[in-house]
Parts: sequence; C-alpha cells; structure tokens
Amino acid sequence: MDGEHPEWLPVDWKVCVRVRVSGKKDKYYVNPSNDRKFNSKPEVLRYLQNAEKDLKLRKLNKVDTEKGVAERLPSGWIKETRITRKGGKTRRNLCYIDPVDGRHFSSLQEVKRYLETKNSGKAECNEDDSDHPSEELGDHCISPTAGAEGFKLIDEKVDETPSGNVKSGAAVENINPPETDASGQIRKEDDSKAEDQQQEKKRKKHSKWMNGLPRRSSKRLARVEADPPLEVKSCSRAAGARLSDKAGFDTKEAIEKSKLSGKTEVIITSENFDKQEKASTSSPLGDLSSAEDHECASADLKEDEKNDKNINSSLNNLFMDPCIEFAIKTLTGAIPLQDVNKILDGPVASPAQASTSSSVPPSSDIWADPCFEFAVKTLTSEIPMEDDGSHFQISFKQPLSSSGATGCNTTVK
DNA sequence: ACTTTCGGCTT
DNA sequence: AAGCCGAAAGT
Repeated sequence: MDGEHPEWLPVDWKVCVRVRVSGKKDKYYVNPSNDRKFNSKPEVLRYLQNAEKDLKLRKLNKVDTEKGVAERLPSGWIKETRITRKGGKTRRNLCYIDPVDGRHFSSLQEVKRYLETKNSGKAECNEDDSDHPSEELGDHCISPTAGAEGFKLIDEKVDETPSGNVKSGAAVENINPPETDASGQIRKEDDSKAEDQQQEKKRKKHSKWMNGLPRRSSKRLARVEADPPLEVKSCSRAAGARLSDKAGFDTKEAIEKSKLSGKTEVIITSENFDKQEKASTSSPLGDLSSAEDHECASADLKEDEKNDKNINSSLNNLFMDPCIEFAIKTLTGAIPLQDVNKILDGPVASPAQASTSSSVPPSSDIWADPCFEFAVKTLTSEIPMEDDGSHFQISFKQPLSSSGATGCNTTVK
C-alpha cells in the first residue's frame, strides 16, 4: 500500500510495495473490485485490457463457470467450463459433472474411466455393443445414468470443433475477453477434445487391443507360434529328414556330425551306426547329441535340434540332399563300406529293417533315387577299395576337412 | 485449486 | 535498482 499512483493504473487501484527479506522490493497492484493482486504492470494492463471487454461478464466472479451439455457424454452429463483469471491471464478448465452423484471429472478420460468402472461394476455390458468393435467398447455400457448411445466423443468433437468461433480476439495471448472467452473456451474445448480424442482414440485402440481377446489371443498365438516353432521345426525337420532321407537319414546325421566334429565324428558316427543298425530307424545323432537332447521324445528330433544348433543353414541345405549326404558320408568313411553294403542290401535282403521301423518309410524310395543308387554303386563297386574303405576316407577326408569342415572343425576344436 | 513468496533474469 | 516472470511453497 504505498504512495505513488501510476498514471496507467486506474484510480481505484492500489499500489503496494512488498519488501523482501533480502531487501528487494516488489511492487504489486491491487484491484479493489476483487482484491486481486498483480505483481507487475504488464499483468495489470493485460488484465485491464481484457477486463474492459470481459468486465461485464466477470464482474463479481473471479471464476466464471459456464455450464453446458456434455454432448460427448451420455445425456444428463454437464460440461462445465471454469474460467479463472490470474493477472491478465485467463484459464479455462473443463469439467464434467455426473448428473447422478455430482462427481466432477476434469477430463473425458476420467469420465470414461468412471463410467467404465461404474458400468463394469453395475452390470456387464451387453454384448450388443460388441457390434462396434472399434467404438468405445465399454463406453456404451458405461453410462448407467444417461444414454450411453451418444457417447461418441469423436463425432462430437468433430461437430463441436467447427462450431467454435475462433475469433481473432484470441490475439491477446491467453487472456481472452468475454467474446474471446467463448472462442477461448471453444479453443480449449477443442484442445482438450483433441487431446481427449487422441487419448480416447489411443484408449480405444488400446481398449480394442486390450478388450479384444483376439488381440491377446493373437499375442499368445504369436508367442506360441514363436516358442513352439523351435521344437516343431526340429521335429518337422526330423520328420522331413526321415521322409526324404529314409535310408540316408543315418548317413546324413553321421555326415553332419563328422563334418562338425572332425576326428571325433568318425568314432561317433561309427557308434551311431551301430546303434542305428540296432535301433534300425533310430537316429545316430541322438546318441551324439544325447547329452543335449532330452526334449524330443524321438532321437530324431534331438538330432535335428543338434543340427540346427551346430550346423550352418548352408550346410543343412547341402546335406538336405540325401544323395549328397550319403555319398559324403560314405566317402568320408563315416559309413563303413560294410554298413553301406548292409544298407544297400538291407532294403532288398533284409525286410527286417523296414518292418522294424514302421515310422521309417520304405527304403525303396531311396533306391528309386538315381543319384543315390549311382552314388552307392559308384562307391561300392566301381571304385576299388578295401573293406574298411580307408583309402576313401583318406582321399576324401582331407579335402572335406580342409574345405567344408573348416568352420565346424574350428568350432569343435 | 489458488495465492503468496522467492529466485533469477532483463532492463 | 526496479521490473518482470516463472517456479516453488504455502494455504
């Protein structure tokens, strides 16, 4: 409350000076009409500037409240706009009032939540609404009090926004005179609406996602797919290998292993072979990978998994061809010629194999393959070699190990 | 939610 | 030093 009265300040206004503890002086201005204080001249001026236009409406009220129908909300809901002014600045806060219990909500989101909760609590939403998947799922049901029907925020927004008279009056910053207030309100509403819309949209989306079991299910499915695929793949591969390889399956595995593990391969492979013969159709790799493999019921699956883990895709592809597999295996010595002969003879002479391995397809297919037959014949008859086929091993092994097996060897070693 | 106070920047 | 503004604190 202090002396001089600036020219720019209305006569009835008061000028006060506040001295801070620090000694700093702050001059503030008091509006007698509402005892409102302004820390600076600009604030006062702004206020006055607005006040001139706005004064009529404001007059007594610090806070103006404009009530209207919340079109977006179920009928009965009240949309209240509270206009607060500080200094020259005007604030407009939207507020939604529940006609039933008079609860106030600062945003449509809150209202939505409230309605949703209320709705969910009271009664489950009729699935009738489900027709509109994209729409506000819970919203419809939500409005216990008023018709939830009209609760389409988006539509309303669209409608309302255009109606807004966005007059140029807004030029004065936030402070909007009465007229501008309207526009300002509209603006705010629009903004809030826009936000709400976005949020709602987001929510809707989320709700869709969330609500829609399908999404969850899809997620799950996706997960399921993702998880199982591994196993399935392995199994399927194994199956595929069986189907395609049949006779060559053993060789395939042995070969792969041999490539991978190098020296050890041979030993392993031999073991595998024995086992294979014993087990007839069981895969040798299973033994090799036995330590790792316990997942799949069948040894084949185990083998496949191992393959997946250890073998490069390229190698896999290469060995997919049973002919190549068999040939390589035979050449490398993974398969003793005796075994080869057995195998060769097997289909013809020993029906036991076929019988024992019900799951394993008939070896006839393999023999049907000219490649396979050619390879076998070539290896067995045309090329002179000793029973053990040591020559072959030596001659072919080196190149193989050097070239194709390098990566594997390194890994193994 | 609103008001008051304080710190800091600009003039 | 005064003025102004925004943030923080208080009610």
